[in-house]
Amino acid sequence: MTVRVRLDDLRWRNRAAVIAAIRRARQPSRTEIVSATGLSHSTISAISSDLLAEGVLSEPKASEPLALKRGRPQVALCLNPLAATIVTVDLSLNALSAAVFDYAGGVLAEERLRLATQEISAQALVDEMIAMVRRLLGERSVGDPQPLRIVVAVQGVCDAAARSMLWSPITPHTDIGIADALEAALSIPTAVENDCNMIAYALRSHDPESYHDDFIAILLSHGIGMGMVLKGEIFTGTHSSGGEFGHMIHQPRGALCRCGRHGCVEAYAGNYAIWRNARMHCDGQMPNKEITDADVLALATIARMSEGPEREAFRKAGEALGFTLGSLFALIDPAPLAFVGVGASVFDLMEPSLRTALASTVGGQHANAITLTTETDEKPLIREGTAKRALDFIDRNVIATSNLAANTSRSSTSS
Amino acid sequence: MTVRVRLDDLRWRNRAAVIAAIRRARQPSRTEIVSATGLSHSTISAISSDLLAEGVLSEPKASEPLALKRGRPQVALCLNPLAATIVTVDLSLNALSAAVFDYAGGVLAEERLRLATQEISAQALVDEMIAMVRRLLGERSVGDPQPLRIVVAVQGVCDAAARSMLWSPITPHTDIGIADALEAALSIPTAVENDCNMIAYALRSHDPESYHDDFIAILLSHGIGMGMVLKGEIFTGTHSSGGEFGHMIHQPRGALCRCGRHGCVEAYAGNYAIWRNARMHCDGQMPNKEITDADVLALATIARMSEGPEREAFRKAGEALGFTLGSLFALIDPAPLAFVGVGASVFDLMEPSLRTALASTVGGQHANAITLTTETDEKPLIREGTAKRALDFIDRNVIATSNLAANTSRSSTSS
DNA sequence: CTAATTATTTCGAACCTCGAAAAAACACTC
DNA sequence: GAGTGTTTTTTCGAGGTTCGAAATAATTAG
Repeated sequence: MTVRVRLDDLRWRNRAAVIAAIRRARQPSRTEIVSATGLSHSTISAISSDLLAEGVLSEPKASEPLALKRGRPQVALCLNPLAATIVTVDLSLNALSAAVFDYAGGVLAEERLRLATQEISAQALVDEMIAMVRRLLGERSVGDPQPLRIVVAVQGVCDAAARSMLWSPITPHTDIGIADALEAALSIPTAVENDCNMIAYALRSHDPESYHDDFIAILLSHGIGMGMVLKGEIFTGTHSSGGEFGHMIHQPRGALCRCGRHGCVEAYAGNYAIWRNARMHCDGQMPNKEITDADVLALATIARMSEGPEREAFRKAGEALGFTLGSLFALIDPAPLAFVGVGASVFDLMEPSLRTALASTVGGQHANAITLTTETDEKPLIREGTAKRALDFIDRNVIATSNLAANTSRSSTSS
Repeated sequence: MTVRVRLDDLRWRNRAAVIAAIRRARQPSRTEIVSATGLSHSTISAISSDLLAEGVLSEPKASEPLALKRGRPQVALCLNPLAATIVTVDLSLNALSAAVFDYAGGVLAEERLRLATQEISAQALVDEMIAMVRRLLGERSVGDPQPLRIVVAVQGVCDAAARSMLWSPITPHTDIGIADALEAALSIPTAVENDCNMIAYALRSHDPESYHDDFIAILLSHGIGMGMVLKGEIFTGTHSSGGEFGHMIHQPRGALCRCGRHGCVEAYAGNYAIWRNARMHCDGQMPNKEITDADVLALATIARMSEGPEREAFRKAGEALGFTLGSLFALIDPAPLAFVGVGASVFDLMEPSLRTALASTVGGQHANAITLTTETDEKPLIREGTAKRALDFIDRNVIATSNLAANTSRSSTSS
């Protein structure tokens, strides 16, 4: 339904548009903002002087490699790093990390920790996060701006409201109310997001040329995750963070998956599945040891040398991915793909069978035209995407909406 | 990106909100519109008096079964049927129909025709549509309002811009520029849409209780189509009308599909696939006769009587649907389902295996909670959904935006 | 030093929505 | 039947927003 618009909404939307334009262009002049937003000079002038007065923007002093043109030089604006801070947390299998970012997106502090996520209680998991954030914030000096938001990226499924981790392979516990716990302990608004969605977020701001309105990031690791951007928006399910590509069915009643069900793609293309196909004789049970990235790389080395069960295992993984991508593309049409994680570094072994399988589906009928890139290290992407997510949120919901009443009054003495 | 808002946008958005509220509530008073839209009394008063003056709205005369309350009685507003007309066209296998609707959604004229869509040329197909619309419009008297839009619902895949039918099982020809052809011949803005998306549109306006923001309509007929509403919006692909559920892969390298590929759901659950499984011994080739709805109903009668290949064929169809829905739900989370078409009348034969298969997937883990309804006749749904689509479009893009300058000027003599 | 050029701000006009108050249209009561 | 109470709808002025045009500011070119 078309939704009504109040006069107040108008200003904050345009403030948000200005902030978004500056965040994208980094150091635009007012004139550049005019053409980026489509607003008039007068409006940009009014809004930017408001934002400067509020301390949201600042004028970078140095840097004048501007082309020496005639006329009044453009004066650049930038986000004031001191306007706010945000905190990112990344929770994955046996690893916890967190970082503090300033408003301009610079890293102020960070910490990493190994953690036996499989063994400890849900409470301990949450406590570790809280403690890490406390340590990071404690380091900072007193005058520093208060963090306006925490975003926790987790390897798992979250609810649609971004408050709980509903299910994750990294812990036996379910429905952990991470956001509530962190908010209670730290008094900072918190959201919980799926890590692959954050990867997609990062890819877009990293490389807007390749990844704009429609693309897919697939994390090939122990399990298989997906972050998808459709029509410019992160795709989420109706009740959860959604996009559980790894548990689409490749083969009905097929191989045993980590989730306890049968035939999921992950049961063919996850780390453990590749190892299982290369080393075990049946795919009806799980390997009795944890398969690491190193194990997969070792298999890949062997597979690259000669034909054998290792090469066949990667071939099967590629095939499973190809058929399942075919199903996905039947729904959403083909889109650029980025493969991220350890699977990206062994992607050469999977690509031929993936492309063959994909090309045999309706969804893959233009498979050759699909851009396909790889990115081996997911951690920095998750961190950057999470920070971008938090910053975009406060841009819209905190910064753009605050101080709306603090405008300069004009005296109109009409004759 | 946050998009800028001009002052002009504000008015037309609120006009659109008012029109949408009236279209939903049918005969609301101004006060009811106030609470439906959240706008103030003053604004509703201003907008509705504009719309009345423009002839978009009118006051229904009769009907005063209003509860006799104290106070000034509410005066109802309604859409003026004479404000505009729209045309719907429905193109499906061997059948073409069209109808003219008034602005309030009433049917003014309609026509149906049997047509050998498989045999005739693309040009002939388009010409038949144009001729039918011409006949329908010719019948109407001279003073009647000019049609503002044609929406063509086709059984096939369209491009994202809703101008061409890219591919369809009803004709061997591809990429037929239906919208361009109709616009050239009739001078009426035209859009081409997938028929299942129109079914979804109709379900929502028919039964908003069951179908609101997230639901799926699946057409079980010769082929299998899907219309999906996610977060209140019809879901479309990135380049096409998308949602080709029927060509998701159920079984890699499986049964031959009408599309020439192997293992699509449709190759297990389409009319021809059910017949093939019941009557032929291999699923690697197509039946050499056209399988009609009547054939399927006949098979169902046999299947209901005793165990045998017929019952097994329906069981297989249900299973294919169940596993594939599991994959779909892994992506988008479970949502209410409506099965439409002939398959809905034989759904009892598929439901048990469908539910079993679905329950064995991650996506179907809450399968029992899923609402599941059937609707045997798709034709009226397509027609109504198409009309609603056309009306919603002109509400927003024609009616709400026109006459924005024609406001009453107020004289302000400030002392 | 002046003119040309480009960027930014200022100012008034035109609109839009809102809240409060007024006007309108009815039912109820005496 | 007139007055009163109640609810709906319109009117009116205030406040806020964007826009275009004009004014102002800050440079380079000559």
